[in-house]
Amino acid sequence: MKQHITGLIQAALDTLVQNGSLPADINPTIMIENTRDKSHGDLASNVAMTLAKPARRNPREIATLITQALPQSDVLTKTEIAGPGFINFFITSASATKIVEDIFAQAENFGRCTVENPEKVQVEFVSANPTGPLHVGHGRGAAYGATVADILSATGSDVSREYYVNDAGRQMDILAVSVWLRYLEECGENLTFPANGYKGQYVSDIALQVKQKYALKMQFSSAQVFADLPLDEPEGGNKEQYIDALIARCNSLLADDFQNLFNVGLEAIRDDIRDDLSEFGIDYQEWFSERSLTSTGDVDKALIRLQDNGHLYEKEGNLWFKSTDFGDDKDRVVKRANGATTYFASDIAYHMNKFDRGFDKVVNIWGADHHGYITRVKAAISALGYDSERLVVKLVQFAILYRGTERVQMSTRSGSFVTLRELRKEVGTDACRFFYVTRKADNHMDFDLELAKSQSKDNPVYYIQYAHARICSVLDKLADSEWQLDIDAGLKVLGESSDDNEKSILNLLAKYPETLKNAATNYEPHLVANYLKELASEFHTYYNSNKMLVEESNARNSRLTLSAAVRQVLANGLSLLGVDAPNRM
RNA sequence: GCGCCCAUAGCUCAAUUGGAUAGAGCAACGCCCUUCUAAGGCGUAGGUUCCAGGUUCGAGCCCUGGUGGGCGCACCA
Repeated sequence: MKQHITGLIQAALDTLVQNGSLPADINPTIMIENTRDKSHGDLASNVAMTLAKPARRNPREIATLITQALPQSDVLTKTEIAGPGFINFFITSASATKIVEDIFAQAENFGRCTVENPEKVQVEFVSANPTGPLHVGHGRGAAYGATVADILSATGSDVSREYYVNDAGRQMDILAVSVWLRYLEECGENLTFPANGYKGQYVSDIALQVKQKYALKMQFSSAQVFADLPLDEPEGGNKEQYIDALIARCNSLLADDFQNLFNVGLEAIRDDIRDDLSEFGIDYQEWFSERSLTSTGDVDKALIRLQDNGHLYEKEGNLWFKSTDFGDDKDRVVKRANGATTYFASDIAYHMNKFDRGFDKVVNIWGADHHGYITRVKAAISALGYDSERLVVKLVQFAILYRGTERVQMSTRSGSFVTLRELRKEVGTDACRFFYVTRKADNHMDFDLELAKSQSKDNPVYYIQYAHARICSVLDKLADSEWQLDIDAGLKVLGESSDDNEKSILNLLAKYPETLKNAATNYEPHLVANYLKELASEFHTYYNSNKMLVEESNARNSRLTLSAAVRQVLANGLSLLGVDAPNRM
């Protein structure tokens, strides 16, 4: 419809330029918008206003010229010039019902689109360190990332979902030591657990697995383990130095077995995260290992490439990346004097790897606390010779949990955090997925557990699902009756309808595809969530004021036709958000 | 100190990405209702869009400077 009107305006402008009413050097970008207020017609354009300056004429005057030059069209009932120079278009209701035909014809594909040369897009999200189960903070990144990926995919991108597994580094060593100490306890050793160790119950669970697999092979006496270690924090020492000493001890005592210990912990937690996300409706195409970057030589390759491009230098034995050349506020170390590469070096290699895999665009979804990292990664990408615009970083702010008005305390200390799993169990996957994406990602959000669980109109998930179930129920009843749904008759009646409620539902249905498009180009799934709320709300109003299964066939057919279309769009939208569309509730 | 993000009704949030009279839901108030699915429906009230400038036909949205809040400023991951 918009395209059609754009065409009409373009034709009008061409004639005006030809007959000299408008100068030829104007280059109009014709924008057609949905009107907010129906007294302004169905669609509106602001071309006249944007042309006012280049054409040096009053916008209302230009608007008049355009409407006069507009070719005939059978979808328009009339045009109007309003306000400062808007051209308002009134569409015949008969053409408005065409959208309903499209919905039935395309069914679950309605709103989706395919493009000829789909852009290859990678969406990397969650990527939490595998040192413990996901907590509620990760949940938002998970829901947001998955939905963005699905929406991109629905609008024609070739999407790959990826989880970057930080399976290297000190935090993982600390996990391994933590598991080992719990294992030693399990073997009967008496010991004091380090202040900086991982204290969650899951660590003990993994320790049991280690014991099952390796029996007493990794056992050493407390005396051996703790001999000549510095003091831990509670005794007046430094907990960082203490844990590092413990890691070194663990390494030297276990020798080759250290890697086995490490792997049991890593795999247990990674599998747990994978299951957790899968139960949350999120499955990845790729679990990318950080360690693999070293073993495949990608880290070295990346550094050589930076070196060749002249972006590395040595200072005090360290190898530095000159990121200040690309707007960073300080240069960054990529290789320490002891020869060990930094985490950032891995990340440079990782991004090089992403682009080398042929992705046209890479979307990283990060927690808001990582925002300081964006500049340096983009710097690295430019330095490697790629266009850093191809990397899109979306930050997700934290969600604060409430139980009614009371704030739920979240603490990662002493292992007493609220896990994503617990949250899902309490409020259900559907409510979680939906609530997490109803807000813009870069806004802080309040997540009310009570609301998410409630079965009332106040709860948007419930309200939308309820609308879907209601329609299913009515259509089931219809199937049991002597009546048949006559869609053609229904469309005809709808086309002649002057009911405001019906018109605004038709209007909303027509807006679904562009809502998706909009959500995709801006990475804003909340637009879809809000859209569904609006559609459900408009439908409930309709349902409450019109009985569906009535004797009078015109009313019956038109109402059921419209309802069936609403059901399809609700189902399509919910499925994109990873939320179930139940037939009954 | 520097950088990033945020600020809209009493509360939680929208606003078609610069469009016309800034909208929903809670809460408040006033009516109605007991149903094809019931956990409700209709309506009223509520605003200097944090402040001060600027850009233009037009600003909640863009620019500059403030105020307040969150986060970040490692050779850690």
